[in-house]
Formats: sequence, C-alpha cells, structure tokens
Amino acid sequence: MRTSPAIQHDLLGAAVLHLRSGRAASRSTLAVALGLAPSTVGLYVDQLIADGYVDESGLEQGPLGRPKRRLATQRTAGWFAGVEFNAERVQAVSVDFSGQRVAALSKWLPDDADTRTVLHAIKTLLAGLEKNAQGPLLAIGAGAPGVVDPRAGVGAHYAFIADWRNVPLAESLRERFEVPVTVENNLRVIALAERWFGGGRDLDDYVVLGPRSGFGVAIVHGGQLMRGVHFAAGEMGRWPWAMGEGRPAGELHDALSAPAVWRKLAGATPRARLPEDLRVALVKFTDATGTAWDEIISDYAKTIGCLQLLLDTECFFLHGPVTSLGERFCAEVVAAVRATMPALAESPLRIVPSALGDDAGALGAASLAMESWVPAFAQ
Amino acid sequence: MRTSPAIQHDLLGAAVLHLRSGRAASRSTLAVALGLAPSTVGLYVDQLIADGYVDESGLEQGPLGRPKRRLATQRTAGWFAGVEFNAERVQAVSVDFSGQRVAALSKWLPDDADTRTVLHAIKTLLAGLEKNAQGPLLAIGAGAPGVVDPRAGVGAHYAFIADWRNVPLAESLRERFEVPVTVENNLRVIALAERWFGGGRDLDDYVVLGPRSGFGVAIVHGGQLMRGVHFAAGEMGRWPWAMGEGRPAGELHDALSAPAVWRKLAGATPRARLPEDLRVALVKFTDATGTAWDEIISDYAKTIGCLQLLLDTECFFLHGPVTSLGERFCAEVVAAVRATMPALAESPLRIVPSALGDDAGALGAASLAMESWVPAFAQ
DNA sequence: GAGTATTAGTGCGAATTCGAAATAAATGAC
DNA sequence: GTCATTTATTTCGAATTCGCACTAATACTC
Repeated sequence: MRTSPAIQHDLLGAAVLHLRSGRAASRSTLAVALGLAPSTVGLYVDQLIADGYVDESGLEQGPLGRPKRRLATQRTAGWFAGVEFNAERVQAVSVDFSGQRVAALSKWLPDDADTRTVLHAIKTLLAGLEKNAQGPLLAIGAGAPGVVDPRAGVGAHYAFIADWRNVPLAESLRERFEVPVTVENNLRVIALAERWFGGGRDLDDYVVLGPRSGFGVAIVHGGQLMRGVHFAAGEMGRWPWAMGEGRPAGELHDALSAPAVWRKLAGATPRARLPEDLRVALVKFTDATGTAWDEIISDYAKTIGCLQLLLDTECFFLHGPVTSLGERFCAEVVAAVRATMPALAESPLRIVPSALGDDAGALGAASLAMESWVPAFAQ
Repeated sequence: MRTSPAIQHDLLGAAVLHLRSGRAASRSTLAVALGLAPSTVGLYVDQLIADGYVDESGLEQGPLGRPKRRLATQRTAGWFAGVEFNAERVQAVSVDFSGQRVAALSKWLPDDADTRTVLHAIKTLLAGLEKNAQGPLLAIGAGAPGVVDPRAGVGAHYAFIADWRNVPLAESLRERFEVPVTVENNLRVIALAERWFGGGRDLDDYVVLGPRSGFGVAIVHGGQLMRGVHFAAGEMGRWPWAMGEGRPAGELHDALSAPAVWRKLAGATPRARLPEDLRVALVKFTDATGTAWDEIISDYAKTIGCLQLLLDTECFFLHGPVTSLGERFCAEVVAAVRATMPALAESPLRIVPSALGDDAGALGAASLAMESWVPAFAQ
C-alpha cells in the first residue's frame, strides 16, 4: 500500500491523454512522457485505477528486464461528444473514454437556416447520441465555421448562417448538457482530428489544407494550433491570385476551392451540393489529364510551395472533397513543387490525402473535448 | 530568517529573466509571472540576493496597500556577449547583467572570407569585448546567416561564405571562452532583439521582415520562434513572384530585397556595399514618388497582406536598410494593404520600422545568451 | 492619531514530489 | 536450477513547494 493517494491535478488529465493516445502505455513510459519521477507516476496511476479511469490489461515484455504492466484507459468510464457544422449540415460523433469512435449522427440544414435552427439541430443530435451512450457524458467539443473565439466560447461571425454573430455556443451547450464545452474553428478542429485519429499522431508541425467552398489552412506549430491574434489565421483563400495568362486576377479561393476544381475539370458550374456530393463527383476525375488538370496541379503546387518556404512544416494533409482525387493528385503536386521551385527541389516534402472521412471535423471536435477533460474531484 | 535556502533551479534563471525584462519587479509580481506561491518566490529571491544576482532598490507604492519592494538585477554580476555576422562583416556587443548594452565592436570581412577567417574574426571581437568588461562572462549568443541548427549549435550551410558547411560554431566558441554558447539564425535573432530591446516587449505574436541582400522573415508565435522542421522557416524570398505586366516572373527576392528597392528607386545597379551603405543611400529616397515608389509599396503590401491573412499576427517589424524609408513607407504600405485586400480593409494592421539600429542582430544574439543563462551551482 | 481597508511579504506546518535504495519480474549463461 | 544482468515498479525518508495565517507597510476615514 502507498503512503497517501495524491490529490487530483491537471496532471491526471495529462496522464490520461498520454495513455489514450498510446504515446505511453505503462508507468515507466508515462513517467518519461510527463517528466515526472517514476514514484510520483505510481501514485497518480493508483489514483486513476482507483477512480475507474484506467486499468491494467496485461504485461508487455521488452527485449530484456521486467515487463511493463500495460495500462489502458477504461472504455466505459464515460464518453465525449464532438459536433461540427457549417451552413449546410451538422455532424456529431460520440467517442468512448478510450478514444474509440462509437456512433455518429448527421443532419442536413434547410437552405435558410439561421442561428436558432442551427443551435437546435446541434442540441438534437447531441441528445440523440446521449440516448445510446454508455456511462456519463464528460465533455463536449464543437467545431464552428468562420471566426471563433475559443477563450470566450463564442462564434464571432460567419457569413453563411443568418444571424451568426457573437453566438455564445459554449455557454448554450453547457447550460443544456451540464458538462464543460470547448469550441474551436472548423478547420483547426480537423487538425486536431489528424493528431488523434489520422496521420498526425507523431507530428508537432503540420498543415491541414481545407479546400471546401473556399480555401483555408490550419497550421500546427510545436504541437499547438496557430490561431492568430484575432482568431483569423489561415485565411489564405483571400490571397490575390493570378488566374493564368490573360485572365483577370482573382483570389486563391477561385483557383483552389472544391467547386473551382470541379468547375475546371467538368467545364461547368457545379450543381452538386457541398461537400459530400462534390466528393463523389470528383472521384470521376481521378485519372483526368489535360490542361485543366495541369492547371489545378500547378496552382496547388505554387500554393503549397509558398507555404513550405514560409513554414518549413513536416507534412500537409489534404482534406475535403478534393481528397477524392487521391494519391496521384498529391504525388503530382509534390513533383510539380520540386520541378518549379528550385529551393524545394531536394526537400522531403510530404503531401498526403487525409485518411479521415467526412466526419473528420466532428472527430476533431471530440478530440477537443478529450483534451479539455480533467478528472473531477474524486471523493 | 528563512528555514532553508532553496536549491538552485531553472526557475532561478526564469526569475532573473522576468526581473531583467521588467515584466516583474517585486516578489509579488514575480510570483504571478512564474506561477509560484509567494512564499516560494520569497525563498528564490533570498537566494538570488545572497548570490549577488539581484538587489532591492527601493519601494514602489501602488494606489493602496503596502508598497512593493522593488527588485532589480545586479548590473555587475557578469555580462553577456552577442555576436552576429554575414559574409561582409561581424558585429559584437556586450550587455551587462541588467540587460543594458555596454559596448560594441564590429569588423569588415575581406571579400574572400572563408570559414576560418570568419571564426577568427568572431573570436577577436569577443576577446576585444572581454578586455573592458566588468565581471565574468556568463554566456555567448551567436546569430549566423543561412541555415542554423540551434540544437546542435551548428551552422549548417550558407552560400556566401566559402566552406561554410556544418560549422560547429557553438563548440568552437565554448572551447575558446569556456561559457555556454547558443546559436540561432541571423534573422530569428533579430526577432529576439525586438523582444528584449525593441518594440516587441509585450508581444507574443509578431513577424520580422528582413529585406537585406535577399528577403526573409522571422515569425514569432506564442512567444516562440518558429524555426521549421529543417530550420528553414521564413525563406519567403524564394516565392515565385510576377514582376509586373509583361515582365518575366521572378522571385520575391527580386522585388523586395534592399538592392532591388535601391535599383528601382535609383534606376541603377547598386554599387553600395551591403547593408549600411545601402541604408544611407536609401535615406535620399524617403520622399520619393512616381511609379517606382508605387511599385515598391504595392509589392510590399501584397507580401505583407498575404502574411497577415495566413498568420494573423500582431505586428510587423521592418528591419534592414529599407527601414530608412521611414514611417511614411510603412504607413503607405498599410494603406495599400487596406485598399487592395478587402479581407484586411478593417484590420488593425501594424507595420513599424524597427527602432533598433544595425546591431540589432548582435543585440538579439546577446538576448539569446541572456535567455540561456541559469545561475551556476552556488556553493 | 486610532481604526479600517488593502496589498506585500514571511513563517511554519502540511502536502506533494523527488531520489535512491529495495524489490520484482523477466532473460540468458553456465 | 542458480546466478548475473536488465528493466519496471515500489518503498520511504528527504527535499521542495504550497496554503494559510500572520506580520508589515501604506492610505484613507473620522
């Protein structure tokens, strides 16, 4: 028996995050990850086991020496909700305490959706998830479009939902569900999803490319989301952009957004509804060729090359409907960057289509919830 | 008398940094800044005073209550050296323990300077500073051009000094002067100078614009330098850039570098030696007008606008020779950004000419030394 | 000028975290 | 099988840090 169980702390939350992510799976690795003494970690783990958040699931033998006692988060200790939305639809997922996706719900919004409609839809989906959930709801994360102030928990503004101005999203959900609520911008939440569920597991520096109805990016630097002083970082779509010889200058949106890509490939205005239908439509073009294709490759290459020169990041994740253009698209962009930008000719540039599907945003929102959680006062 | 003097720690170093920067000036403010209990800070301060690093310099009365006992770093407790160089010259400064600049030396390099020459010049300047210094040398910081690996303390490569490849700069200086040595890239070191000696005192997010022989930027995000995975962040000069209607596409270097600006304004190739003479030459143009001037404004506006859309930073500091174009230049660039980029029309964009002079780099290098220092084991 | 309110700093016992030695659990050599 | 070696975890006294009550130093009130 130990002398005294340690009083709870943010460190308990941090320990759970390490265990859930798989970055640490025993007392000894946890000690290294948290920068604490092994004896201290022992106390924390005892506490977590006693409270039912963690259990020991067996031994893991290394090449030599005493085996590690494997620790894992207890699946049934509770669950997290993530919800993400834009002007067209709301998506929600539930994730159990061990970080596994459990269920998902989504709902299309009417064309004239205003703030009230959207909030109502969000609450309906969350309530739907609650019905079939195991254990208590521990926290909610929300990914909102437009400018979001995560500190205040407010959706500052977004052009495509009527009325969407200084919406106290966090407060509204906390009142209804009585758990902590964290909000973050749409695309930045997807960056979190990459870290927890996608290819960003071991990366501290990466960029998410988000060509949807516009074009934006989310930058992760040193493991932290780059938000910008006014929470407006990543709005690359507004860059001035020459559309090609003879054609008028426009914005980057007009070259890289999902509808713009579709328009170029199909030679017509998209009737497809964003973004899922566009995704399906774009699959048709995965082996396209010709000037339209080359133009798209070259625009993407130029954009990503600029980003790489400026940020020197480790990996670019392509998200949204354009992802359906596949590996070949990414490979050709890499080749084009190397060919047209001398400074990056030797660079180990990585551009990968995200392995996450359409609910990346909702998963990321759930990650937000997981990251915010700390154990309540165990009495 | 206190129970037991606390054993030394990195926290002692952090405390000194807060006192030196003026962010904290008493036990109570220090406690808040360091996130420690007031009683603990008391112990640390006792230790620092006993070791001669800090002293009490009087009282500071607030609007109400007991006055703070003002703490200040002891000017004579030792000094820091900062050295910065490029292919043309080496500059070095000494800074006393309270962060005041004491002396500066500089030296032009021969046209064919190679690695050996440069290292020798650096050591000579540092030895020169040592001669007139008060107290012991505590640490050295170095700002090196090109790609620098701060972790290894190595200058990785730089095109304009023959032989400059994987130069163990830190090791070499540590051997000679027997103090800790930290190295960092040229321009990033200037960003540190802004924080310690310039207008970046209270900023956590800002960008340094460095038009010299090329064009690069240094990004500070969340108080931390953005280095990039390969220590190559900020190399914007290699962005592809349309030079204007009809003219061939080039790189951003060709539009924004100090020689390029001079060339446009003077209509000739610069004979001026970089960068000091260019600075002097550019002063002549501070009230220039005409298409050349407008073109420069518009190129800078476009570049800075792109950066602002992407990074949403708090302030841009203009450095290098172009700074001599003055406040008017910056104001016109701000106006041009607002006029040409709708998304930034309302933005509280700040572009300021750096208040630091030509030895900003050396001062920044000294900051590097100050930031790295922790008190030795006081016995 | 005594009393109250406010803020700064200190003393001291309690709580936390550490460090080093002890113990535990494995492998491999003989 | 026993023993040396290696790695993981725990024990336990020591070191650090905290929390809170207390003292200190000021302004303001009456």
